[in-house]
Amino acid sequence: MKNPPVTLITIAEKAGVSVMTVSRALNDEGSVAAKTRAKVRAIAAELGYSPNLSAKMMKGSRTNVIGILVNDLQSAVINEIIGAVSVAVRKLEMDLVIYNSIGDTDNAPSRGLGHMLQGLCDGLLLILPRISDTQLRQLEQRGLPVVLVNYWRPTDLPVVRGGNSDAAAAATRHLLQLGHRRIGFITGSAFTGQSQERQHGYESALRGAGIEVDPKLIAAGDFGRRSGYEAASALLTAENAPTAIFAANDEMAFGAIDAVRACGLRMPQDVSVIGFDDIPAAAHVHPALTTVRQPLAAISDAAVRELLLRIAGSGGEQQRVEFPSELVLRDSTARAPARADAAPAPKRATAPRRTGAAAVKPAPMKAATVKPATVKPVAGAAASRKRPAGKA
Amino acid sequence: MKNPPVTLITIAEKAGVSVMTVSRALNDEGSVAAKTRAKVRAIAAELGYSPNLSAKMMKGSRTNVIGILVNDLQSAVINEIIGAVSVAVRKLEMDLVIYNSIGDTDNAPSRGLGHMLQGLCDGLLLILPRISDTQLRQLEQRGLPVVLVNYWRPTDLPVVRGGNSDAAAAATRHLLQLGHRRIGFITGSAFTGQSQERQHGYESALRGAGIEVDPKLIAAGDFGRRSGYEAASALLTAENAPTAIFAANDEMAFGAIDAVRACGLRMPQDVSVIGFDDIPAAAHVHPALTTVRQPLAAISDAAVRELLLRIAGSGGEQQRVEFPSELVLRDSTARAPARADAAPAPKRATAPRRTGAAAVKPAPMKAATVKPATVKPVAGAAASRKRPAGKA
DNA sequence: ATGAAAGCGCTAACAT
DNA sequence: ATGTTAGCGCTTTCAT
Repeated sequence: MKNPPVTLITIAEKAGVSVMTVSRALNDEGSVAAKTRAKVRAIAAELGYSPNLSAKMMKGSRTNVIGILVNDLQSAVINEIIGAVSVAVRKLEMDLVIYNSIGDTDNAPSRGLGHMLQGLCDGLLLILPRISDTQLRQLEQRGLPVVLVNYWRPTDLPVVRGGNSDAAAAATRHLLQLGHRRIGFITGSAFTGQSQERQHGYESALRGAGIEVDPKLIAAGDFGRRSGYEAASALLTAENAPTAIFAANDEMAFGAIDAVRACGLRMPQDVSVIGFDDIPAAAHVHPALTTVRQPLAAISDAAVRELLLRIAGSGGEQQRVEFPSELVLRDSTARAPARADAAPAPKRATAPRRTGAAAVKPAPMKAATVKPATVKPVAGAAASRKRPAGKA
Repeated sequence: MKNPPVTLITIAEKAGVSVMTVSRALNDEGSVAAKTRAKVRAIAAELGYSPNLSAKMMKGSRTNVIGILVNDLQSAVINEIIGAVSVAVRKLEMDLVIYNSIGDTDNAPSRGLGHMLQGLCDGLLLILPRISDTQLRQLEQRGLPVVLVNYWRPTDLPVVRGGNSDAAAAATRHLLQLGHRRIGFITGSAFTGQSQERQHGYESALRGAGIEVDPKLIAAGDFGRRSGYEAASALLTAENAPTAIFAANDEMAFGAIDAVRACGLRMPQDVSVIGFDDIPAAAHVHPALTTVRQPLAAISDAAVRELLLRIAGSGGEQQRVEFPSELVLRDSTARAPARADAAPAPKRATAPRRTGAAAVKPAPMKAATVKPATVKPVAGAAASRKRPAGKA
């Protein structure tokens, strides 16, 4: 069962040449007689040889492996980015290794980050890193080429990212144009700085429209669906509830939608909801989610390109690459109800519904795997709504 | 910027001891004076030392890294499994490296699989491997410990998996009990053998009920949402269309639901849909998807445990570990319409709808990112349906 | 309790 | 075109 591993030596002996010749033959380097090369390759194939990556790396030669470091493989955006990076890396005939460091913190210096750093790959892509400043500083000191993706906090490391603030402002303006005046915002966690940027866009759009930012309309979430549900529930059941909710990401927007329904409100007639990221589910949900899309493919391509530059040693001059995001209009946003803070007249001939402020108190969302035991009926919603989807 | 990497030597010099002492101090092995150990560790921490994994591996010592090989990081089930494995691995204080080998085929012997094999990790978990028999055989010959997860085709490698056939039969019987007689099945791709197993359960349940298997009711998909849409569209627009559709996984079930709606049919009143896997989205969709759940945590724990056994050298006797899956009843299945193959009378007072066979021909599903440009209204669906969710 | 030597599989640099 | 030497960072083995 456990054959002795096939090494260059094995092949060299069998082929009657030196190890070096085998190495050259297999790597297409130096000059090797065509015949020798063929022979060596044949034997290698026959023996099922595969090079020992570790040994390669020890020699400091390139391994053609790019590492990705993530903290959360369950996150839809992160997976989208990984997918896009996959494609970009594959184009370059390189390999991709993903390193999942959920929950890693400073107290584990020899684990987590450290491992990949020196050992495994030519360079490292940090996707939405929930990384401590200490760790970030360690990275900066090390030689391993690193590029951060969608990171917004201050750092000297190279960063490639999609637009946040401007697009969030555009999303907010979209709601304003629909007549919404009380617009709630659900923040995400603070690690990457993206939530702050998005919130900044939200606030500046409001100010631009002469509307004061009401702290009561800003609820804290953590980018998870459940937190979106809870934050939205709080917003919707408070006095003077918002008629629109802007969640800092799509997953929280989904949670917010759940909350809207749990409150007995209709989406989008009573409450508009808008997300951020445009994960695939956003288009598939009913009604489809209006959200902000980042050009993930472009971001990923650029990130890989930047990383390669650094691996090649040409310390790319450009330390910040940014791609604008765009608003994607779908069906979760609609005109604000006639009077935001009173029970509005139903705009279409549908069953009468409670709406606006002081909605039905929703039950706390069930844990982890939510099986909606008793689905709150959402009858007659979205009766005949149509809108051409597309860019803003 | 590019500091010389911190090695044992660096630390040894600074501490005024030999490299070996440093190694021992850092690894808690052999005997080292408490004072020396403390000193060495302090210096290591100060310098931000992290061990060079490659060098460790070259010495054949364990690295405490477990590798995962997947072919598709976009797949929701795979991500669920990865998540569960993450947890299991973390419990053991080990690290996890994910290797994405999308599209790897036999023609790339030195790439893909080969890389991880000898170099990077102590053992390898193959999740839903879309792997060729050749590659599988290569693995068997190599020494690297390997465990397959959710693989159903013949192999001598150890396998840990969740039940398919029995649970699929249970799902089918559920539909039969609801009065469905014409039940469509959408297959997945054949790589892992799971689709075949599920289909087998479907067929045996039908036969058990004295119903002949109609090949026209079996449509080919590839586990992707889009293929589910297309397969379901074909089924629903054919003569003598099914009143229920069982998709070999949840993502195809979602596609099937899209198709049901695109046909102007109601779900579940006109057509019941049932999936397999119970990915998180299944519970969040409206109406929530009836599906089959595999005990992913148990599977992952067992897989990691088996792998560790093999890494430790004690070639676990048990080559097959299997966990039963269970039916999860939600809201996408309902009693069959009164007469399956005629236009049924609407069961509730809703807008008149075409239903049953010869439904509206749906448009082909839009590519990749589906933005439903013109959402087919699905008014009044699921008017006041309630059912306690839970296990069968 | 500590150190010195050897070597893991590979490749860059220098022979031949 | 091919071979030889040396050494990457670490640990195992055998001293001390």
